[in-house]
Amino acid sequence: MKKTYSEENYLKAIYHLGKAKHKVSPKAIADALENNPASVIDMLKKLQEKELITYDKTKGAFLSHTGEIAALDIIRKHRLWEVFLVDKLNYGWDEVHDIAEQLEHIHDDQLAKKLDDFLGNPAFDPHGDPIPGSNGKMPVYANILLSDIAVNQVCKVGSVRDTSPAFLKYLKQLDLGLGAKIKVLEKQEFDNSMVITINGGQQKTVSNKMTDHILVIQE
Amino acid sequence: MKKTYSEENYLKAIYHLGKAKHKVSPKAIADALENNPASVIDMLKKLQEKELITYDKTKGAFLSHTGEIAALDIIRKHRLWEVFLVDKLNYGWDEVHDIAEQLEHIHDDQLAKKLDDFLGNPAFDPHGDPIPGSNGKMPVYANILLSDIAVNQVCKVGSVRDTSPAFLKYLKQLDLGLGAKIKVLEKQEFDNSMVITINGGQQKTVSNKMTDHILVIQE
DNA sequence: AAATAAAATTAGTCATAACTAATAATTATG
DNA sequence: CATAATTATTAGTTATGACTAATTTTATTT
Repeated sequence: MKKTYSEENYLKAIYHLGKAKHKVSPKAIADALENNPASVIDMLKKLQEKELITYDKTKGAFLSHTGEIAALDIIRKHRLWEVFLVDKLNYGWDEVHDIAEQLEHIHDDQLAKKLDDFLGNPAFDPHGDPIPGSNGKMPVYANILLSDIAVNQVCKVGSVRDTSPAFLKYLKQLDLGLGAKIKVLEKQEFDNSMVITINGGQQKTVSNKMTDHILVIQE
Repeated sequence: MKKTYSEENYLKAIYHLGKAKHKVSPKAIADALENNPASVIDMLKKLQEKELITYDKTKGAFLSHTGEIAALDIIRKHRLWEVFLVDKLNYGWDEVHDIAEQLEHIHDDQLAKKLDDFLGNPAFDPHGDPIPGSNGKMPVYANILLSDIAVNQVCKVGSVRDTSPAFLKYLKQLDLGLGAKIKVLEKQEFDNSMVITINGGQQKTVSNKMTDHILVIQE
């Protein structure tokens, strides 16, 4: 059963929202896709008819088994293309999201595998997110939010939970790349902002909005 | 001015038909795109409003300057992606057309140049067709049809004028690849079929339909 | 619990790009 | 040259996937 460009984007959004443990409501999907809740309802009906999701007013949307396989396949292709763009074409990691967003929809039975092999079967994309395997399973790595790290603890950046250019640009400005070592010096109770050092550099203050979007591995 | 997937396909088809010196009629375009003449007329109106083409009932469609630049840009991307698929991902030259047909529509300002550099600035795609430059100009090479080669002349395959899987499969079967040396032994006046040898191998008889789709360089 | 706010839903519209069927214009052929 | 065949064109329809506006349902406050 072939899926349209649009259907694939919905499946991907539902997967990501579901994983973030949000209730996958029409509003949430509309926000993620930057469109209208009315449009979302229409599409949820279509996806349900195709048995790619189940949708219940109170519980929200859930991917069916077939739906999850399809979502992971798209995410796999997205992340493989990101690796290609950064490793082979020398794009910056903050530039590749929109292009991968287009490339992920290229359909061909052999493409993902051939690309995967060409890239040396990478485990992570340039943002540190794990690349689902050809078996349709997402590998799991224990990551916790930077905002949950206690004062005086040290950790390193494992991945980021946002791909907006504004966010990535800010990361670059802070020199906060993948693997950067972070020490938490202070935590403000009022707004949860943090004072940290990055790779032993100057002290920087970062907001809770920031630290909620960075996943780290504890030392 | 951004173009839709569909508009790009029409521009490409109009370019190719125009180059083949056919009258670029709605019927011809409909045949090339495997759709309906009525649909073509609708689109020709849209393209004319956007000043990408001119269309005249008796003379047919012609690309405007902007239209030709756009067409060559798509063809450039198509052919670069074909090189990528064959050289880097180890696809066969007969397998890449449909994938490149999708990849050519990826939009990004830097992509074609970065891909071009990564591939080592190739001059030809895997079918032997020249790759337009970033200046929007198509390089010209003197090629003539195999059907125009005289008896006892020798030539080599420069490129092919058909990308259908059936045609490419037949070429493979004949071991008739790019650069293959062809000697014309006989020419049948009745149906223009030819008896040839390929790379000094066995004698083969090929139809005029075949020899009209193979461009060769004379020795 | 009533009032208010937010979210979900329905109904109707629009743009894109295809289609079919009917008609007009052209080109070919007897 | 008249008729047949082929093309071009118009009109009307369909599917996809978005939209707005109005309404209903659910949540949150006071």
